[in-house]
Amino acid sequence: MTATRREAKRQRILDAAIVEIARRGYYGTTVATIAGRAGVADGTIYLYFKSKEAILVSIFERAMQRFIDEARGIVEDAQAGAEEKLRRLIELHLTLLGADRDLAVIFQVEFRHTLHVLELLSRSRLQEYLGLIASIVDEGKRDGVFRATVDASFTAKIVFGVLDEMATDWVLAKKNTRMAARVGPACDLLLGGLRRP
Amino acid sequence: MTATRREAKRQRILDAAIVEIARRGYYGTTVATIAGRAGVADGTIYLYFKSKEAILVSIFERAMQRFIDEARGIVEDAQAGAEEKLRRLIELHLTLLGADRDLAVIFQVEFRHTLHVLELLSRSRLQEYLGLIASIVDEGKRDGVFRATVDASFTAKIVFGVLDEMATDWVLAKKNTRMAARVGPACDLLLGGLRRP
Amino acid sequence: MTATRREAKRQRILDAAIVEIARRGYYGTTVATIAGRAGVADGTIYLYFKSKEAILVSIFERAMQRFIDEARGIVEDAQAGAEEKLRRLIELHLTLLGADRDLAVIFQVEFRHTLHVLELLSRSRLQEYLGLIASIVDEGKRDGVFRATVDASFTAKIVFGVLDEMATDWVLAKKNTRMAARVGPACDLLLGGLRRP
Amino acid sequence: MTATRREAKRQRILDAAIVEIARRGYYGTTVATIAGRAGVADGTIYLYFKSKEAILVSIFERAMQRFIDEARGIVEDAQAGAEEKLRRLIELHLTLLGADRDLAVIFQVEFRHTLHVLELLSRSRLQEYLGLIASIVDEGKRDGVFRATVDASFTAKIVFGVLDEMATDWVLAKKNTRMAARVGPACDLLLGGLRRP
DNA sequence: GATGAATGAGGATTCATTCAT
DNA sequence: CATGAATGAATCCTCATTCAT
Repeated sequence: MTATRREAKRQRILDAAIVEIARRGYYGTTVATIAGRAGVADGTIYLYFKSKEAILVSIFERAMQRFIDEARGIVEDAQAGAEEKLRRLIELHLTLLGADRDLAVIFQVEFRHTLHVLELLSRSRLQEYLGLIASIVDEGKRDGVFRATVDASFTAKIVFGVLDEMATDWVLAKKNTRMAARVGPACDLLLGGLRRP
Repeated sequence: MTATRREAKRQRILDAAIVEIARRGYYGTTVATIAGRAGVADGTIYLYFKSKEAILVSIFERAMQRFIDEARGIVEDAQAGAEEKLRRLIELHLTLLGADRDLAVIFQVEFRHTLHVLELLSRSRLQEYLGLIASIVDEGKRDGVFRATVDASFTAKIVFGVLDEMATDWVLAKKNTRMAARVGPACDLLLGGLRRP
Repeated sequence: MTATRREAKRQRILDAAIVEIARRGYYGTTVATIAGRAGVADGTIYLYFKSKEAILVSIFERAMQRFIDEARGIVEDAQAGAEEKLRRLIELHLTLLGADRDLAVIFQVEFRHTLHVLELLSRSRLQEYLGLIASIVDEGKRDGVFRATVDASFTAKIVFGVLDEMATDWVLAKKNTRMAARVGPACDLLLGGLRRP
Repeated sequence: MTATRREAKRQRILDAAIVEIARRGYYGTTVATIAGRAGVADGTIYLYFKSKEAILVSIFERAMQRFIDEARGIVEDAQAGAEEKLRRLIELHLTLLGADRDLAVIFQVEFRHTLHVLELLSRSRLQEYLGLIASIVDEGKRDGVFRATVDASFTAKIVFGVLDEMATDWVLAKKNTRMAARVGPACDLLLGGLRRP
């Protein structure tokens, strides 16, 4: 079996897992259910993942990689200023999550399951993401766009907190709103608090 | 058994559950463990709660009631202005959570477990809490303290999001920081975004 | 539940396990099968034994205790001489095993399963049993009944080996012979090799 | 593929199986592990053996053939007397087993696993081996070297039992003793019991 | 012949819940 | 009211075996 085909099947399992876990919760989802949706036998799952938990981790890793790659592109854009970058990052965050509700559910709900998961897995990659946000804030301070008194690292968490809550709110909302609609207000509030008076 | 004694035992079970669930997670905690810590027999739990899940709900209800009662006191204070009220509410939120780490863990981590719990239980009482925050924002708009363009309901979610993320961050931090120390920066940022220029 | 009733149920589970394991082998026997024969639910097994392996250990312990208690009675009999004691011990060994074919099967076949089991469990109690045999040989040497050149510990193993092989042979024989019939020949051979010329 | 090369691969699989099964037990050894050590694919195993159990049987057959061939050589030696032959057979038995600890472990421990294996497979070839021992005893009786009262078939089992127990004891001993050292004492005891007074 | 990916049946164990005492 | 022994459904994972390549 070629590496490509193998990878394709791995992705199929991950995709199936996202759907199932989003709908039934991590503990409510059985490995058999994931296998069923992926169209493979139960045992096959274990040829691609060490354990049920490893699937959850892989979902996180794969998605987080996408976030970080895109965010890095924004941060490193020499053309844009700090405010523009932050605005684009907010848009990125909400757009990526808004594009896949199942994935968003897992991010906003299932990854919060256990301190264990949050500490060991989420937070490591998360730090990287937060670091990228912080670097934008730092750039803004340097360029005199943002207030010099704000703490970059702390602010990054605030920004993330707002985005996170908005995403959670969207995920839990029954109404089928578009997450993108929240980009503008979110930017206004956050930039309002950061901008130099 | 008097209603008082009965209620006391109920509270003892809830207290035991908070400790256990905070430390081992909801799914990692067995009913037997809770019973053990509460000093009652396994079966006794079911004389006070319909199911294991009902315990989680009750923990939420009890704590939420305290939040709402206190928040209402702040909102209804005729003396204070909107900015002062918001500042005090932020302080309340972070102080109450910071006073009981186990409870904070459950709020920030365990309640996120399932969409089911979040939808059916958390959000109902949560709406009430968010409504109180929104009423402060409305008051601020009316009094010309806050920008007229902000949406009260949306802003309430933003405020909550920031507080929520700060609490989660505190819960997950290894360092034994005091949550109260975060009140000031949080107020600055949020009020900075709301205040009329 | 009284300690007596609890102990009775424990014994019932052990008895059921002996029958099942003797007939289907340790690995061929499921915990559910044992529970079924014992007339309890699957989960009940685990209120009495830590694991499936613990059942096997308990079977061994219970039986071995009986062997050792009886053997000790023989060894400590002040009336009998060494030859008489050895003869009685041989009879004891073959009679006890011959009385319960299922138990004999487990002793002769199932306990040999794994080095692990043999090393950790069997051999500790077994040493005690072998020690009792050796003490008879020692007594015989002291009294001038047995040859002074034999090594007591080594001889004990030889005696045990012969008894063990006879038991295995009986267990595996299709014909329904009586094990007791083998006592005489076994004694003749073993005592013949030990007796002072 | 020539018959020779095919046979060589078959032997390689058997050798790998002996090592693995001796170290991890029959049930603790997976077919994949055996294949890995033999340097073949999992599926290849099934081109050479019908099943996992068939491998165990083949190990037994191959080793037993060696025992029987050598034993036959001893029995048919016209030069030696019965006592000498028995002495040499004891030496053969202990030496062959002592030369390959892994094989010895399998013989003394793993073959005892199941009545099934013992009954259907072991005992058939074993009868042949026991028959050779018995023929030596018979010869001894005929020549007046051994007591006329001993039963040849029964005695063969006794002899085998002693050798078997010695081998098991050696296998389970932690100390790295040489099995050959046990030949002398074993002969003394067994011949002592057989010899005509 | 050889491969090794895929299969799927099977089983030990846990634990929320019940109910006889 | 309280107990805690008993229940039995539910699930993750293993691994002997097969078969398309």
